[in-house]
Amino acid sequence: MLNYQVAAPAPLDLAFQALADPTRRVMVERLSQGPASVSELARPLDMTLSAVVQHLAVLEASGLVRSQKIGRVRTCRIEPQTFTAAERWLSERRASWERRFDRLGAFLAETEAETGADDDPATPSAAPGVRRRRKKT
Amino acid sequence: MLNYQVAAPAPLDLAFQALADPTRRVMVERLSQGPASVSELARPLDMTLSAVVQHLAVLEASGLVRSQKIGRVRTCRIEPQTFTAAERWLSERRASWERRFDRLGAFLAETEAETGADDDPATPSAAPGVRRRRKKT
DNA sequence: CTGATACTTAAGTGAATGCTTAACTATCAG
DNA sequence: CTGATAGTTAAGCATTCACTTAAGTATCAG
Repeated sequence: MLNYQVAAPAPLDLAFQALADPTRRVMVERLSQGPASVSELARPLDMTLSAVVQHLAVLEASGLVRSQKIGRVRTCRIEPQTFTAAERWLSERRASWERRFDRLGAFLAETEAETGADDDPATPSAAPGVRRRRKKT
Repeated sequence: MLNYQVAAPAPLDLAFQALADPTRRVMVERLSQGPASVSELARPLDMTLSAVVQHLAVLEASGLVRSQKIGRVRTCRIEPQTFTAAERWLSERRASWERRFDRLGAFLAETEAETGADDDPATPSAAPGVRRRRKKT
């Protein structure tokens, strides 16, 4: 069970990072309505073509967008898979706390009927503090 | 219909930016299982408490996490709303291209029956190139 | 009061970002 | 061939980021 975390950029890092920029989200919004060329993506944006190309590079590196060049025109389109990965991460977290709320709800409903308190399922375990230092000796 | 885009950081910028960091995602994963103190969040992380507090500040600024201090312990918990906003943005984009695929599917099914070709609904409109320069004269 | 615990805050640093300008390389139209 | 179009690539630069160390400030236990 190796995780990235050290030195290698996890796919989700790149995806969320790419989506964090408003310019790039505008580009993704445009592409979600259908493929577009680079200059088409650039049209509504208040910056040089060069900057747009750099944003595109970020989107491609993240896997959210794919492109191919035909003649002198590069056509870009959305790559659904990476997109879905980001969506899934979010919904999994939500599932996690919603499960917890359900349990809490059940607990409250139970103690409402017969007042015999147990252990609060939403309370953190509160452990002693041990500090770490980074690898650097 | 004013949008952020200029000078002010849109809520989604902050949310996606916050989620782009693996350390912060670990923190969010922990919190999605229930509230936790700062040192509890720091325990599995290979960095100083100080750094964790700074990550927490980013998460709070993004609205993904909320915290309150009782005595000397700060308890952190997930704030579902902002989370949902990010999820919604993603699913709306997906809805957009899925609608397009449906139309394409319908179009193909139609031309399969009676071969009378029209205009490809997935093809970009290809307009002339006009370059902008940033505000700076 | 005294010492640990649980953060807080400030300053500094190297690397990553989001641009710009400038100079270039392929198409494609005539 | 010639000029416009579409994109590419390389510097350079101001900011922001993700840390670190260092020096606090409130609790709380004894």
